[in-house]
Amino acid sequence: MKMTNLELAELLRRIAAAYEILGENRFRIIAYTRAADSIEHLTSELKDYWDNKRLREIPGVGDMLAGHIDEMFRTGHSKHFDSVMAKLPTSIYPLLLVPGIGPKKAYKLVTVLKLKNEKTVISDLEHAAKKHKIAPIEGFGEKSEELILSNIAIYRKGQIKENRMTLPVADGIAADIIAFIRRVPSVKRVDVLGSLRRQVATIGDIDIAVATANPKEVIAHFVAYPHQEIIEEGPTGASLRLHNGRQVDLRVQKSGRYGAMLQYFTGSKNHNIALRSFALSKGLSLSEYGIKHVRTGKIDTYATEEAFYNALGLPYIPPELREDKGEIQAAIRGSLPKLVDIKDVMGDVHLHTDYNLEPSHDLGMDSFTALLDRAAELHYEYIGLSDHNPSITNHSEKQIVAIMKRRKEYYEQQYSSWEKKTHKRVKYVLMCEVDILPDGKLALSDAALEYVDAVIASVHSSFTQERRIVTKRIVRAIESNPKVRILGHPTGRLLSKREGIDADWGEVFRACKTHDIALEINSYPDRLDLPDTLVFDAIKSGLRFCINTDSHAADHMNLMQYGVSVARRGWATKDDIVNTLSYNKFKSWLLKGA
DNA sequence: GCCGTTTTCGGCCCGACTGTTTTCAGTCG
Repeated sequence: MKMTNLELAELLRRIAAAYEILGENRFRIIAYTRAADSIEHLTSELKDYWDNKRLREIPGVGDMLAGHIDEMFRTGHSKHFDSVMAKLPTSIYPLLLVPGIGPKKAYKLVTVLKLKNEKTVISDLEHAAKKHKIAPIEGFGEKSEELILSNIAIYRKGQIKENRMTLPVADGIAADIIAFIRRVPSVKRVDVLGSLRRQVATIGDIDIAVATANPKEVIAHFVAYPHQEIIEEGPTGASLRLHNGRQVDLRVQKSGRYGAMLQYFTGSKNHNIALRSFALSKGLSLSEYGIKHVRTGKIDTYATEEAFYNALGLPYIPPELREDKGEIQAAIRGSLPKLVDIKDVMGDVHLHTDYNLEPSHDLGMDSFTALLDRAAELHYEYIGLSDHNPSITNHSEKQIVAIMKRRKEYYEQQYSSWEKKTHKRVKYVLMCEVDILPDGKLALSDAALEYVDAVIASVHSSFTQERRIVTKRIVRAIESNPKVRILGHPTGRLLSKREGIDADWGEVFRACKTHDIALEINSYPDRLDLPDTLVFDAIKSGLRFCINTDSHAADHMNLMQYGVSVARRGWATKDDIVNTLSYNKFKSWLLKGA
């Protein structure tokens, strides 16, 4: 039976909700919810786990759930799931998507108001609220009735689009506000919190923490920042909606308690849950205020996060790792990875210049020498020229070979005059970003590839191919010429615009490992590709990465930090990244196939 | 129903907010 991860996660959430209504053991409910989260965030298809009899390896899936899921795949049903679902009307489930309505309220509303139609239940509820049929229900009242109406409106808005920001957009907004906040003399520290601090690929709201002895003054100043609406203003913080529609939350704390607050609001939620669970085993209870000794009730406070983690007997855990992917266990064992840092990066080898080789895709905007100058500013040892291949539809094979030959000569000449003129020391490698055609062939012949040192092979078309086909396609491209050294933006995703390809990543990774191919971590903020979760998986497969900016202008070269963040979120160390190598070592790795 | 610094049994995160309630239940992050 075909069943996606999302579908099964949704089913498990429904079972959890049903259990809640039925008064099941609350830990069983938590277990189902946990399993749902875990399955939703898997980077491989559940079916692959099932095929390989590895369901039990999924965190949160034990013998019991693995049995039910197995039954689903074999027969299309699970007797157990069906029997639970049969006990309750299906019209409760859509209501759970409305903010403020959980399982208990949904059940009460559905039964008392006799809302039976799953398809229309939200409109039916809205109708009932307007007719004041909700206020009289036990446990509800006037306010609940109004709240339901406004929350249905919010739900409908949310349905239209989930509008998240890329990292530089969020960084820009945060930087401006932070500069504004710093004007208050009593401000001791300012940090971003939440997903922005953890450098998640897309950001919803912006959260900011301030340490100060004078919270009142800081909050009063903050709400004077240009805004559309003050959503909330209280003694410990405030929330604004900006003119661009973005929400910004401020949290204020005294310096002595700042560490616990920073830790708490950086999250992730799952990291905090796991951390509190660990703390409890030591008789300690964690909160945003500090660490409480359960036996005595005494609360210790912490000025820094380091001190907070150390008090639990753990080393500092970098924010990028706080996703409950085993970082606490690693911290306990003392085996946290020493994450790669932007300063480790020695070169950027996916750059497009304005040299017109009549390419298949867009040219860069700046010259080779402009990129060399920028590389020198960034203290790189080397760059890689990776223009798109010449268009294959507009040229003959002979023309393409001639173009590639001319290109090589052009860059050689440009480089030598730049070097003489500036005496700067940046080296370059001559590469090419070559399309992986729908059948897995490269868009450049072996003859044309004589004129490059190495190839970044990338998918730029046919993104919706079936998994088996697209997997074979990539493997074929990797094996087609030994000059292929890097797999460019492997999934092809564009954040909030296009899903990536649906490949069997395990198989792609095996092929990359066999041929010592590096996976690109593309730093361009709309891509961030390979995604961090796949970086994490690929490292386990023993792969290495090349962090590139895919710059089409010199300014884009400054986006390297975002690719480094992806690498860090995937637990990458310096040794996992090929472009942390010195020029000589990098080049000898790159030229292995030449 | 899951899972393990030691635990294969006995635990399982914490606090805020809201609205309905006279001490709490439900929901959320």
